[in-house]
Amino acid sequence: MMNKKSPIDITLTNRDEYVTITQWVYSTLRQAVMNGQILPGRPITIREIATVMDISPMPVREALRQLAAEQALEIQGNRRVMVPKMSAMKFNELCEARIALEPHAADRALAYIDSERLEQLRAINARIDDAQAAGELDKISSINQHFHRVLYSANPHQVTLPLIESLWLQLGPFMRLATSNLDDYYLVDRHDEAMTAIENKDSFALQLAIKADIREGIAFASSPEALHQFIERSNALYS
Amino acid sequence: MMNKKSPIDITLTNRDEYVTITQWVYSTLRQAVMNGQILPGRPITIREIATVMDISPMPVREALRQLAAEQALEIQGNRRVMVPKMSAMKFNELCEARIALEPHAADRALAYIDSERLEQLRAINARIDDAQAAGELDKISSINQHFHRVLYSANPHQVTLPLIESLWLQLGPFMRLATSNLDDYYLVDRHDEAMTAIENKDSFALQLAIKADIREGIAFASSPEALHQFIERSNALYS
DNA sequence: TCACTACTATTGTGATCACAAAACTGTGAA
DNA sequence: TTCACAGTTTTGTGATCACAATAGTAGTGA
Repeated sequence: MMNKKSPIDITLTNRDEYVTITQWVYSTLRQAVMNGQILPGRPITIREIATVMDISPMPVREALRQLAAEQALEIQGNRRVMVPKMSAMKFNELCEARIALEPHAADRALAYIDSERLEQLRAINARIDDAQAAGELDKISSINQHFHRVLYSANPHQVTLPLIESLWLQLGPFMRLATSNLDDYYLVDRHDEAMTAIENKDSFALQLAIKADIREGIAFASSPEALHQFIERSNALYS
Repeated sequence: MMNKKSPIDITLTNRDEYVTITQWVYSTLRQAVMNGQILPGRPITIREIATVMDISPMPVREALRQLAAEQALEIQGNRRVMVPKMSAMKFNELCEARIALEPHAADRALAYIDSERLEQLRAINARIDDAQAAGELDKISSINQHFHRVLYSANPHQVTLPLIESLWLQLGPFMRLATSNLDDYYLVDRHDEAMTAIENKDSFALQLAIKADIREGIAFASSPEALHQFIERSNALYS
């Protein structure tokens, strides 16, 4: 368990040329949040990020504000920024929102899926099977997420994907922390069902598959007791 | 019709004490976007806003980035910021997303509605009737929006409201521009049905009422030809 | 008239500085 | 130990400046 003085631990990637520093900070922090590298409740200061990344505070300010607008970070009354803590009810709301939005997004994307994207989805599906065979639990969820993203983004008139990404950003850190030391956790793969539904252009079956995939992905927190235990553990990491 | 040189026309409200300038800029610009005061396609420059509001460019930068993160503004490759233009397909996607999300939000809020909030909703409902009787078309939609907001925000564990607000921000400017010179446009009031559904704690009836309210609120664009005409008119305002 | 090219002005990005508010630290008293 | 309080440090906010990239403009050629 980390205490209050442990320095921030974000993986610094090389900044691509022709990418503004603000965008670089944004993607770096976003990834750190999704991976649960920044513990919920830990204060995130502008100057600390700026020092770690060896830049001026300016781009950090803009990146933090953008992440806060996407609900990935929370600005408190103190004007302190942190990863929001999870509660049982909020977790429930987030999951139900996913179930309300994602089947709809899949439905709206279905008509736009061409053979090329179908092939892309098949490849991602294969990578999930590989990761599952190799037991790389941490990779599965990110590839799984990629599958959903590629599916929804088939629709060129995107309005739902940003909303869904916001939900992922709020669920991601908790899921990562909750399942980090969970040995027997593995994702039941509903993507084969989704693939056949896509091939048959069967909207109803696709929505069912997506819904099942979401529900089973959060099955580790199926009982209220288990959920509370995970939340306790997650929130106790930073105290 | 305004041309490219017409100055920006945003209503400046007095800044409340204990509110940061950034927040002031944010709410001012947000309101200007919702009211259609900033035409889609018109470039919004940081320095222009800063000059108009008599502040430094710094708070403007942060407010613009926040609004862009909420899809209210669009940052192009040129790094130019503008209100995004509407297309027929995008309008369709936005409406369908509303229909997917808002009944769900109403459902999740229903259990939390106490007598106090019920009274509050009744009062808002009465104001809508008043505005309709007085023929104040522009006020109706904003009060209508307030009705929905108060309803959904009964749920204390909010995750859907920010998403819905984002959809409103994208639809708002177009709706305002499209219906601005539309005499025979008036909102069919489905709020009485919603109120009785709430009183009876009838989730299904409430969701139906919300869905009907949304669909009828966009009925002015029911036919593809009418929708195209409104889009043409809206996008032609700034050329 | 039209296309291409310098030249100028404007704009976004990022760094640095100033300042007030908040958080932190250590000391002293109950 | 626990609480309160003054002094110090840290932090967010906002302004100003520097610079490269973009947009806009006038000029030159066909």
